Amino acid sequence: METWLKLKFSNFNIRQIAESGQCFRIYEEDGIWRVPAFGRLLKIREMNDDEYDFECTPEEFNKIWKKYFDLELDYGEIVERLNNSNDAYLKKAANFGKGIRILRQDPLETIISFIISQRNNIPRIRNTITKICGGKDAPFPELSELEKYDLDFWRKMGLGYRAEYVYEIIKSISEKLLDLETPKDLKYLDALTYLKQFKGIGDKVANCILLYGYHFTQAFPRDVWINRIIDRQYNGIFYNDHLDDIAGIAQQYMFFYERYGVEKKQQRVKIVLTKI
DNA sequence: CTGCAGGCCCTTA
DNA sequence: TAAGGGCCTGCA
Repeated sequence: METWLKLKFSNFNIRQIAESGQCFRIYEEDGIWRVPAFGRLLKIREMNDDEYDFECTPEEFNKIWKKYFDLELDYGEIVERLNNSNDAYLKKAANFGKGIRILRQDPLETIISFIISQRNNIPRIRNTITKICGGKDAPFPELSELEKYDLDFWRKMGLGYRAEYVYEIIKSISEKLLDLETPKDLKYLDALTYLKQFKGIGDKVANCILLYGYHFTQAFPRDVWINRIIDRQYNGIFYNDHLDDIAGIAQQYMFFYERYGVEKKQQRVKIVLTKI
């Protein structure tokens, strides 16, 4: 009873989206992409350029996935805007990652996931989150589940020192001390301040939460990758103010280009040498 | 065995 | 406001 909905997009590349570091659960198996989100498991088959089959009904697509993949926003225009800027690096990055979209993820899942991500590596983050969900395709637990877990549970999930952060923040959410709806009503900077009140959410994690969980596209998370780009390409100084509401999207292009673009060569050499 | 990975907190000055 | 040490854990 598989129903594949044939779709054609512009500026949509599921691999780029999956590898752009904004989510930890999308994966590919036997040529099929699996997207566990909002309690469902979407399967996606890549056909030709920009052509994809989604295993869902048109109703489900319109109701859930159109929004999740941010398909209402014209990313072609954003790439174009960056192409018209004076920033040579950003131009290259945007053209390289032009299939990326900023997912509109569930705030709760985003908060927990990005607390876990701090001082951590991607394979381990993915494994940890899979373990918390109880399987690669299993939905991320609801708050009603999460609040049952004690500190020891989070330690056993392998969170290390992040266990207390997660445990305390879930408690704060349960007690409505941290209201998941509040950031939606605030301006970007106020939402940032709001989230940073909570132990375990610093500047980088708060920006990730705002960008991926609340779609504040002006949020510009600075992680080690972005800082490395700023050091090498911008002499250590990069203001994102002029990018305004596309700063977060630009950041995504930069991150993806740094990880998978041509600049990667130097690092590859290093890895090879280490192995010899 | 050390070093380190998509930071944060806390303490100092 | 900035700088520096410590931190869980798994893996090279």
